[in-house]
Amino acid sequence: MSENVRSYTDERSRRETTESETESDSERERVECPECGGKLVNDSERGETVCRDCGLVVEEDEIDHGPEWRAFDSKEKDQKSRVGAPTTNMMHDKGLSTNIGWQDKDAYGNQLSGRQREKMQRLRTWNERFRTRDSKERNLKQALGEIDRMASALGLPDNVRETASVIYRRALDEDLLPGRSIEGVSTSSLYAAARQAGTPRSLDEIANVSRVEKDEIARTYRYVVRELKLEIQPADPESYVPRFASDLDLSDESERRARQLLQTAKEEGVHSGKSPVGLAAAAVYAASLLTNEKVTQSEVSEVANISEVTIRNRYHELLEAEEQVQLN
DNA sequence: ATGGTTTTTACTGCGTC
DNA sequence: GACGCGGTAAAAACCAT
Repeated sequence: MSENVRSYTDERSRRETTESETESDSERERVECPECGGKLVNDSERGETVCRDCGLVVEEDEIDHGPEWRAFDSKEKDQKSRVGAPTTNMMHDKGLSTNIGWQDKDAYGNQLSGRQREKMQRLRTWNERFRTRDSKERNLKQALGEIDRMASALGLPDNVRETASVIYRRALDEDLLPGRSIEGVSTSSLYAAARQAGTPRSLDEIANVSRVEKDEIARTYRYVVRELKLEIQPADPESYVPRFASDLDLSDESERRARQLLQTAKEEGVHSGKSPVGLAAAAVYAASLLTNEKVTQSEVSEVANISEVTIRNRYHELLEAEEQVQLN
């Protein structure tokens, strides 16, 4: 097994453990700065743990500590919930709402008069109406919480969350939910929103913070896009560049070169059919060569989640395209 | 389902520090 | 000898049909 692959999987499992840790709410007990031994301060607003003395950022991109009411399964729910009657998950509203019996009998078991029967029927109808409206509200609430959680885990700005919520609402209104999970649809909404906003996240990144499998996200995403007739162009490779560049601590100059490479590639039409992420990664790598700020292929492949081979193939093409343009 | 294309995986060889 | 890089064949994933 190659070195690259091993560190790849290490990275993966590391991420998973931190996530589950946060979910089970167990706080990391790290109080001393590894650099200077100073005291660590948790800046939850920016999602960082910072050393007060030397300013070292120990941990970034923490998953935000969402509202307390979020619970993923019944076990967790029992632990977190503090109030209310015992509930059942069998009903959409956990059996907490009022139900009006169907037997047309009063509390003593006597038949109701015709007039009373009619009245009860009307009440049943209305009660049902409010109840389903209620269930949509709940549904929405949960979905929005989910969207918020994932968005902050991915460092996506507010406007993306807004868009995601709008998409989700539409999906809900058009009855796209039945047969699909709330998580799946909210994840897809977020994915779509991120792409629409020009700050795309790859399917893998999304899948990492979501509770549903990649396949399902992709499937649901396609479905939602089709049904809502969302118009989403393939992601622009350039939109990945800033993130990769900053992850690798590259200069603005390199970032500019990377952009430029991608643009000439676009003009030359080299890019069609290739994965945008791969292109972006290759451009960043090539740019780092051109500006002598060398980063290794494996470093780029790490932050971009793209294989080194792909980076190699793409960056040759990019440089070739660049040369062609130079000659003309 | 199928076939064509792209990406990944796994492995090998070469040069350099 | 480990590391970065290049290349290749075969498998896997992806996409349109």
